[in-house]
Order: sequence, then structure tokens, then C-alpha cells
Amino acid sequence: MQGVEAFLESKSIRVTAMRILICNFLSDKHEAVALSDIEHAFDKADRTTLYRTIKTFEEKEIVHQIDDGTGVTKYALCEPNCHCDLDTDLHLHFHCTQCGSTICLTDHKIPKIKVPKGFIAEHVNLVVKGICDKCSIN
Amino acid sequence: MQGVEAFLESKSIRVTAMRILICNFLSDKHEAVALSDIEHAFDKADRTTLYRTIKTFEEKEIVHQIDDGTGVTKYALCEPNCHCDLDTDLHLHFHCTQCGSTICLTDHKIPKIKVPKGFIAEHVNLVVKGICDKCSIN
DNA sequence: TAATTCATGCAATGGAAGTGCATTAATTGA
DNA sequence: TCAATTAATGCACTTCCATTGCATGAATTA
Ligand SMILES: [Mn+2]
Ligand SMILES: [Mn+2]
Ligand SMILES: [Zn+2]
Ligand SMILES: [Zn+2]
Repeated sequence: MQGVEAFLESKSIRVTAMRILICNFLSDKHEAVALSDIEHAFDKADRTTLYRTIKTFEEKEIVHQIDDGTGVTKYALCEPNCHCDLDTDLHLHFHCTQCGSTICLTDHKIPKIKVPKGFIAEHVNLVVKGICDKCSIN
Repeated sequence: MQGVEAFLESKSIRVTAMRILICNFLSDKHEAVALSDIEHAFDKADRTTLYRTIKTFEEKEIVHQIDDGTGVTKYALCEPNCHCDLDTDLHLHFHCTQCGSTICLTDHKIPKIKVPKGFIAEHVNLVVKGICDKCSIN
């Protein structure tokens, strides 16, 4: 698609076939994905390339990492106005223990957390585990 | 020490030399420890034994796991009146990005987290990253 | 076009978690 | 006390994921 290429260029990410595919894959999936998910979606692609592509996306700040506690790092596209680097606009992440999916709750911001005197809070990782909306209706 | 043996027995954990050592090690350290930390503290001990000892401690609920996002699981002794299994009494964990230590902020409970309609929150993992009290004075 | 820079692919490494099985230590109960 | 049973320990091995070095291919620039 035209749009993705322009998007990547606007973030000064050089456009390649692989990068377009991965970017589209991330935007189509409405949940966070592991490297292995992408790997299985594109058999012909090498894991290292995927790894470095995601890393590039992270550095250029169109993707953010999620540590959902499963031991496998997940990734998701950032929202249009996201500032992953700053501490503003950090949203919750939800991990469903039934279907295993991890999703961004972009409308739910992390509350201000108090820490004891002498401690300096710079970043907060908050993952809620439980049953997601799709699994809870069954 | 007499105390530790009685403590283990009170939790129906069979007392062994290794378990006393590890339990003391955990209580002396005032921060969460990784398996490799214990491994290095007791060269003669086998990693598998440490692994299973910690697992036993967890099952008997005298130790809780901490996922601080470093990719290495940390462990810490539970507070006297802790109910790790339940969702009450969950305290914050702080990971210092300077000295690498991870500590329990037992006096700071995790605030109630709202999730969207249809989602059921069962557990929350919250890790604050930043500079700890010891590192911030330098 | 030639030189350079960057992306990709393959192979290998390393760390950590976890398991099977044999051996040793502790407990039970006859 | 001694034999039978059960639990703890140690060693070897495996799996999974993350990460890097190096060679090659593609794209950009001068
Ligand atoms: Mn997110
Ligand atoms: Mn704790
Ligand atoms: Zn689900
Ligand atoms: Zn520190």
C-alpha cells in the first residue's frame, strides 16, 4: 500500500519489501505480537531480519515493546501521538491467561505511582492479567 | 540458627542444610535475588537444587517471584502476613536501572486498576524503574 | 559506473528455564 | 535398630529466546 511506504519514510525508515510486510502485519493484528508470530506468518523470512527490523522500528519509535510476563517479548505499533520514550501517555497492557493474547489498552493510562523518599521513578511497567473481552463471553 | 529451622517446619518445609542456607541468604539480602545470585553465593551447590528449592519455597508461600523486566526472574521472602496467592496485599516492586537491584516496596500497595468492560482483571504486575535511594544520593 | 552504505541471511553463541534419571539422605514403621 | 519408603540432591541434557559476527546482496550517493 502507498500509505505504509509514506509512513515509513516520514519516520526516516528506509523502505524495503520486508519492512512493508511487517508493518502491515503489525497494523492488521489488533494485539501485540511476538517475534515468532511474525516468523510463522512469513516463512521465507529469516528470524534475524525480523529481529533487526523490529529493532529499527523501535528505535524510530513506531513500535513499542511489551513485557507481559510470559518470558517472550511482544511488540505493538505505537499510537499516532505516542511518546514511548517519555513517561507521559503510557497505557496499560492486558494479558489474557486463556487465549494468551496481549493487547494495548491505549485509553487506559497508568496511574501516578508513589515511591518512597529517595527513590526516583522514571518508568512504570504495568501488566494486568486475566480474561480478555473475547474470552469472557464464553 | 534455631529460628530458621522452626520457621521452615512451621510451613511444612522439610529442613535440610541447603534450605537453611538459602533461606538465610534470602533474609539477609534486602533485595530480590536471581537464581544466579544464589548460585554464585554457594559455589558448591548445584543449580538444579537451588531451582527446586526456590520452587518449593514458592509453593509453600514463603517466597514470591518478581518479574522486573530484566528477563531474569527474581525472588524475595514474603512478609510475615503476606498472601501472594490472593490479590490483596500486592506491593510494588522497584528496579534500579543504575545498580540493577530490585526491591520490594512492601508498604506501597498497587492501586486499583480499571479495565474496559468485558475484561476481567485477576492479577497485576507493576514494576517501577528508576533510581533507588542508595544510588540517588551520589 | 564505482564507492559506499545499509539490509538481509546464515551460522553460531549465550543465558536462563526446565526435565529425566540415578544417587544419596532422611523418614517411617515393623 | 534395620529395612522399606519417600524425598532431596546432583548431573546431563534439552528447549527456547535473544543476540552477535560475518559474508553477501541491494540500494543509495558521488
Ligand atoms: Mn502498548
Ligand atoms: Mn515483593
Ligand atoms: Zn483471551
Ligand atoms: Zn540503585
